[in-house]
Amino acid sequence: MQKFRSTCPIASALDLLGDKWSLLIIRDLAFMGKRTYSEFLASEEKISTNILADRLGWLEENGMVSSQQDASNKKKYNYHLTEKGLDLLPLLLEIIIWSDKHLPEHIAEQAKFFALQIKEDKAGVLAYWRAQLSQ
Amino acid sequence: MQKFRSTCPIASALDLLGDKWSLLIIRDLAFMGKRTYSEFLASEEKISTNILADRLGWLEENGMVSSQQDASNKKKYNYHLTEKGLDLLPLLLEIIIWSDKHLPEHIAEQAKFFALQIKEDKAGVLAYWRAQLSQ
DNA sequence: ACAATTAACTTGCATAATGCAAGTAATTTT
DNA sequence: AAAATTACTTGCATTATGCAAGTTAATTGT
Repeated sequence: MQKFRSTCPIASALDLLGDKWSLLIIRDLAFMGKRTYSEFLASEEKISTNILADRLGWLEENGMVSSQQDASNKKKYNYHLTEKGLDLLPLLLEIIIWSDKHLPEHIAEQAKFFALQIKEDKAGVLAYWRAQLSQ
Repeated sequence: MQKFRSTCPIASALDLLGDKWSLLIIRDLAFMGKRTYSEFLASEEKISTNILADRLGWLEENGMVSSQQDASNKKKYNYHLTEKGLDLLPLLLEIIIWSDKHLPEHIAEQAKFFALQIKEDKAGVLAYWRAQLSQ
């Protein structure tokens, strides 16, 4: 029933984001330009429809994501990262650096290129994506 | 059956660490000076014994943690972060910064102080803990 | 205008992950 | 030698996730 297990910042972040899907939705919003339910659904990891609906609701309830009805198509909802969601970018970049270093045989070439850019200029990459995603 | 859902670095890291407990064990090893099963068990989040045994095995199998029998007490096993585990420190620091900023009413005072230090000198904090934990 | 399609879900049920309480086995301490 | 410690395992309950099908409202195609 309680949302948080403790007052530890790491445990608390995990209570909000520590499942197999939430950060992938954040990734899709951050780096893949995805905005809608059906776009998230089409990601290669193949999230199920009920879990996606549940996670979008959870992320919105907890202020990491916001949604608004599409202006030109009333049945579409566009999701965006809030400031709280955008502030997960540094964390995502660190994950990419870690996976690039420790799972090199496994990850995609494209990801390695991204990791290289991050290692060369983390602040620059961060600024670029923040600008991209703001507004 | 498959370990990884995709070749995405974020999805892959989540496949290894994306549960409610693994990163807390890493935290205990990194910042709390904990080394043994019963010390992890005593953490305030109250992990169950079977889950703890399972996660320690998983983290060791996947090279993030190593264990060795205690020299002076044969029934004790001391766990340590490997290089792969140590390289999660930057990620942990980013999580702390995020929680400090976005869950301020929830996290402990002590964590806020730690977050402040990280914000003032991230590289320094990182270097300090790496030195602390190496060897 | 009407039928087909799209978009965003919900529902019901199966499987897998987690949680809880108790038990075990090998030391180590008293 | 008995009691306590340490690191687990086992069995079962609960919760989370996964899968397939169905629903509702809006939109597009003819």
